[in-house]
Amino acid sequence: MDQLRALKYFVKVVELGSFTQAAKVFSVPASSLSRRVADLEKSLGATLLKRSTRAVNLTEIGAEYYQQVSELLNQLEQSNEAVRSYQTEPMGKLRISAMVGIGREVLIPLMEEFSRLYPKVILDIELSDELSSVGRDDVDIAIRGGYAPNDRVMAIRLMDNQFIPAATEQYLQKMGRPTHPNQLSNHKGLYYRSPNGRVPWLSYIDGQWQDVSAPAAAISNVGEWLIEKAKNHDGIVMMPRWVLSPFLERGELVELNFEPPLSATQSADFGVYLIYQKQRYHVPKVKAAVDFLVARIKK
Amino acid sequence: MDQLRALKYFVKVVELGSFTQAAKVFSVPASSLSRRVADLEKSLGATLLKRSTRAVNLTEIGAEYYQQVSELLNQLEQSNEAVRSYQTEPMGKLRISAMVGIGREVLIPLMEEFSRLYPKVILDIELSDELSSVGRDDVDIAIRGGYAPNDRVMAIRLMDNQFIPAATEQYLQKMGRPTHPNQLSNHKGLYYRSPNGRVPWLSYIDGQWQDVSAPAAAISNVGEWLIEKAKNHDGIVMMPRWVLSPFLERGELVELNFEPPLSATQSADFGVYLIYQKQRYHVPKVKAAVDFLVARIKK
DNA sequence: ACCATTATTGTCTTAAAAGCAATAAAGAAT
DNA sequence: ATTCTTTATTGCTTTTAAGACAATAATGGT
Repeated sequence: MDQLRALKYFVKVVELGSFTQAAKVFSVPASSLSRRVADLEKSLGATLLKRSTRAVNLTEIGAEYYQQVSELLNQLEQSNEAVRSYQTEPMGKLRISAMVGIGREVLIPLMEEFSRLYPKVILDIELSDELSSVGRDDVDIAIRGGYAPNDRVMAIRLMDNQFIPAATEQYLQKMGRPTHPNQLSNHKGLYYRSPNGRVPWLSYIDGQWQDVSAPAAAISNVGEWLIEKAKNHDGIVMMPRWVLSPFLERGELVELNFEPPLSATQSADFGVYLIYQKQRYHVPKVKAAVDFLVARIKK
Repeated sequence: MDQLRALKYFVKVVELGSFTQAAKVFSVPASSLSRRVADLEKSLGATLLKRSTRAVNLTEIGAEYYQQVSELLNQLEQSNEAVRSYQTEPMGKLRISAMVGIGREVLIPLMEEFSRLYPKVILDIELSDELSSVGRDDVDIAIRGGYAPNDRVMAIRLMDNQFIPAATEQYLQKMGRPTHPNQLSNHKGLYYRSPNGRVPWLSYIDGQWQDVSAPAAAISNVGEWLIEKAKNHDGIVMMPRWVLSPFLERGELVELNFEPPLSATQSADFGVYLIYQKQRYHVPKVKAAVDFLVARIKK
């Protein structure tokens, strides 16, 4: 029995919920799928699918098997592709997903040069603060707030992502210049909203983390607007240093220093990471992009 | 092409370094393997093996492919087995690997009862302080000092493994009763040797970790002997609390308290973990043993 | 109760892997 | 250096397994 073929059939039947639909995908009669899946079930000695003429449903064990096996098929396809594209020049579609901020400010400007270097790579860049899994087939490279979901994924720390508070000089003169987080209750906060909700202002006071957020003057996931409001003396904005630094350099905003310091997360290691599938590193287009991005961004 | 079969052939050829040897394993002519592997290479468009009449060697890309693919075959086989053994009673060989100490004191006594509960499970218990990977097919359950090597492996914290120092009352009266780690330099140490070497005596003094080991009176990986020597007033022994507690309770040894405390590791989370493959939890023998052990040991 | 859709089963055809003998190559032994 | 032996490969035949297609059975919706 060609178990691999049977597995591909099985997985497709599950995904489409129908033998006939799945059969169309493979351009073979539905009877073939029926036979192969039956073979598979026989060889495993368990029923994977509950069939009826209207719907195909997974059994409990079938669901578990599907989950494991579909992942494995994915992995295998990736390994195959890695070999197939071995020692060819970088080409084909390269999907990159990045957080909007870093995407606009850092990634897009860089990728112009990348496109000149590797003209046969067609870039498909998606900016979103939602996290799209690099595990499935959908994205080749992701740039995200840091974490490595599992051991098949590589995460390279590109840069710091420390959130710092800033405001205009004029705002501080009017409202006072806070130095301790507790003084923030008399101020106005301009809050960035991540997909996880409003980014809080935290501080480690007297041995424990406390939310020291000031009353909100505005909340948005549009960083530019918050900065605009801050420049208009409307409050204190807290965003990553690399976002604010141009404004700090031009003197349009000034950084606020607190003791104890203000933070957006309890964990110390809040960085921006480049994430990709370990096993796909040798796919030329992936390697080229990873190496390129790391060389240009990492410090 | 039956890619799965080709992969199995390929992997076996690599492992045995020979087409003929591998062919024997599958009871098919070597020509079949030759053809299947050639098919595989053709479909991938790359040479995986460098053949000569005397030896078969991997190419660079072949080595990478082998590594990924052999792992995947393993996983698939485990998934298959999980389905095959679904809803049958626990039976078959169950391999458990544990650290010698905990194995002798905790595991073996418990497994008597387990054997009565599940008579069809044949236990294969290996006690060793070397770590054997639960990832490959060799061990079903491992009990180890804590860590989860990757996301396919589950690690359940069973119990604390804090190392504490102890000695006899008589020894202390003779040699003095140390209360600060620095005083240990005038004492005698009975050291346990793990596979990583002698377990050091550490203490966090003035903001940094220091090795405060006393001069060695004896070093061994045989805990019983060290305890014997300690009971004979030969020095201070440092071992896990669960090892020493019977002696402390009988008053044969007394625990030493230091300020700052003594430790065997810089990390706070030194525990004993039960480790198994996530995807094999539903294999009855594995589930039975995991549930049994967790219920009996975990507190 | 009927209809349309869908999965399954039977039979034939086609494709692919196994089996076996023969050949070619390359390190080991003389 | 030359033979010998082992090993991978190739050609050809046999066997096995999957695809095709028509027919049947079952089931949920109308």
